[in-house]
Amino acid sequence: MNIRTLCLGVLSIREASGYELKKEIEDGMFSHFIEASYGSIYPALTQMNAEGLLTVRAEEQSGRPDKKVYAITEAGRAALAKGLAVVPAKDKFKSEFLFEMLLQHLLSKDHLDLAISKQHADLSEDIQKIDLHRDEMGGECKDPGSRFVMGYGECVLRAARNYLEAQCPWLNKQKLKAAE
Amino acid sequence: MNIRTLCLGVLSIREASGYELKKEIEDGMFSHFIEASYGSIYPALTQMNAEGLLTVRAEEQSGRPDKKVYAITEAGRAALAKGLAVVPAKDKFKSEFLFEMLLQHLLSKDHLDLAISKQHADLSEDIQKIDLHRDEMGGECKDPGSRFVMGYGECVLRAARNYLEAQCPWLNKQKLKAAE
DNA sequence: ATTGTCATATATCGAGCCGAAATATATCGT
DNA sequence: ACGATATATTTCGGCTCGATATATGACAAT
Repeated sequence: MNIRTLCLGVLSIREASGYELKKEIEDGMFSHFIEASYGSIYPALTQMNAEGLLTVRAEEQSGRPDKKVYAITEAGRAALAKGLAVVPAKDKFKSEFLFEMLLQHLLSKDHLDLAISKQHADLSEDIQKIDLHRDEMGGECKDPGSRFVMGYGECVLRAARNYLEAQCPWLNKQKLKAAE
Repeated sequence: MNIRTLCLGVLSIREASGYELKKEIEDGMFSHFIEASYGSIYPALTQMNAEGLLTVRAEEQSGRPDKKVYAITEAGRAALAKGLAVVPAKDKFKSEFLFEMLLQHLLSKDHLDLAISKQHADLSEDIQKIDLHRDEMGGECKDPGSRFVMGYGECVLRAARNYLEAQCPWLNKQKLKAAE
């Protein structure tokens, strides 16, 4: 699964500019399990437009540079279907935090505690983001895809945070302090 | 955190050839949170050897190509400490499975079921790998780093698998079938 | 007033890394 | 005898990241 398929996937939901696409991937529903940079998004859009998988519509805006809004074509939907037809690759999980934890005997206690509380904050932030997404969609989210992904994400993140708090009880004291 | 620091981290535990390093990263304790390819490991070793962070010892073996066993030097340990001193980057989680689940309305039921049961198998395999690592180290593993990492991994993987099984009850029937 | 920084918006490029192939050989199963 | 598997290293095209450059309006701070 490459950047092209990712862009097509987002554009199959709604048309968007490269900038909006990046924001959707960074902050939206997709953010929980994928990443992409401008350096790969913009060339992919230009290329797919040339291939007829997308159409462009330049939207003029007062002052700001023209926004190029891309929309998926029928050929684009076909390419997306093809891209989704392959068996998904195995999940990839990259954690510098766990690398440091494994080599913790080489670190100072200060650095270790800092890494742990940062990890805890990162997990909490991601959990909050999912809760926010849920709220935005209102009480009962009708899309089964979104529901499944949010449930999966929250479940995994909470398990990680619970483990951290169980292993490092001082995190809870810090948490109470922050809540004051 | 780059490949260099990763290699130094593994070599700080035991000396190894490029091939053994790859295996350790692929199958060993590190496999749960990091990846690396030959294409990055070998050049990194050559480079770090030239810089004096490592020493090489060519181990002749009957028939097989000479094994180049790398060992970390004092300068290497210093470089590792420097590499570990930076605050760890946020965890990155990349899942084509969740991408497909989010766009499930574009997929056939067959393909969806296949993706789900593959995900379930992948998770089970990773859980088993951790259990195996735990067994290899004997009853109570003395290294706190390994204990923490195995606990974290197992906890997260089990949470994911439980969620999957709760959302897709037919997985349990399949499981029972496989156990017969 | 002016300085800074944030948000919108696109493009480009070097550096890093992956994934695959090429090469070589010994062992084990069929 | 043959293919598969495991050991072991090297190389390289191609993809992606991360940083930087460019342009502008809004808004807050100094």
